[in-house]
Amino acid sequence: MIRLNRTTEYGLIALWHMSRKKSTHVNLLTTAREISDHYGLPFEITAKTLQRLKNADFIHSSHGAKGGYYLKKNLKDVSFADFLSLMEGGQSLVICTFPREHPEDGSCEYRDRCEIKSFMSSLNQRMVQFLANIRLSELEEFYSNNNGKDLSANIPVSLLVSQKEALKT
Amino acid sequence: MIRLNRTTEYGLIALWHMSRKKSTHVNLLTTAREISDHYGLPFEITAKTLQRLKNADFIHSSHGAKGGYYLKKNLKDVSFADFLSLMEGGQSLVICTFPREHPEDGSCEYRDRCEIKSFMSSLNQRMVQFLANIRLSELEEFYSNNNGKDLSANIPVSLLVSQKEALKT
DNA sequence: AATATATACGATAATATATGTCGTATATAG
DNA sequence: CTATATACGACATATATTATCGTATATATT
Repeated sequence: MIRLNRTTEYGLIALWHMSRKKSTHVNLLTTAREISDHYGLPFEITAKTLQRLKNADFIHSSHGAKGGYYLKKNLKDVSFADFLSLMEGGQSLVICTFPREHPEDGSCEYRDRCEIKSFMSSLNQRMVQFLANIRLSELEEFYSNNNGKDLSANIPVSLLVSQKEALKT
Repeated sequence: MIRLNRTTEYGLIALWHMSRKKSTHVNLLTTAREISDHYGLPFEITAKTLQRLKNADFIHSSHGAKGGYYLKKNLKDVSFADFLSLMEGGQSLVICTFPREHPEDGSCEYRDRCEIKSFMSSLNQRMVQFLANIRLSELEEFYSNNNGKDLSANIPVSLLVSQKEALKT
């Protein structure tokens, strides 16, 4: 079954969280602990997911006490294909449609005699296009799902620091 | 990464094989051994894949010596979504988009606090639509890939039986 | 300086899924 | 009666995902 990895879901939840927070014009920093607590996600994986998003320049990080993350990229500029490539690797329905990761021609043991390569290539191309046409900014259309919950509810007062202040360091 | 199962690939290859054979108007029966030999696929899995296609009424089977399979359904009537549902189960990017397999509301442990459910639901719906718009008859557009290879090359003469004859039983 | 908090990240363990194999039963042609 | 082929459950292996652990580094506060 075509199913996303959990880390991909965690990443989307984290982006949703930070994006919504940004939209409130209360530009607070978000910590890994805040997200894992708020949504009940495993802390370690949430932290690593955020580090991954940071390395891809989706978010900005600041170290130490009162450190944390905030959304850096405009989600309008990120396609779901981009995001998936970051979280799970590039889209490739079958081994032979991903030459970059498998430069050797013989990566698929059936390649020589396979006769559906062209079909698969065409199909894969269209799927990538489909995913590339979806912007992560679509997440913003679903802010209403929050049902009025206050995202800052379980944030300790000590963390109420603006991005401007965080940027000083 | 969004990747198809091997059994799905085997199934596509098998359908391609039988469809192309049918198109030559030499309505031969195809055995599991013929396909596994011709494409170098593992016999047992190929056989099970064909049994699965048979149970879903995609192909017809006849038992015993000179037995085998032939394509029954018109591939124009089968969407890639249908085929995937058969081979890998229905499309569901995340747990909560597949209520039929998970009727209990709490199947996803994060469901209660998750706030991207609507986004995921929308995304999943569009993906299913995308897959439903693809017909398996597209395989036929790629018959030329065969590069002139003769599909009956490695079929023993004893198997040169027409469908009509196979239907007698 | 010492402490608490937070990111960074490699290594490894636990779990789940996918893939492949084996054994046996049944059907049919010759 | 034998060879061939489908049918299918049970099991073994391999791979990938998911989670955890340990340690290092950075920074604000006291």
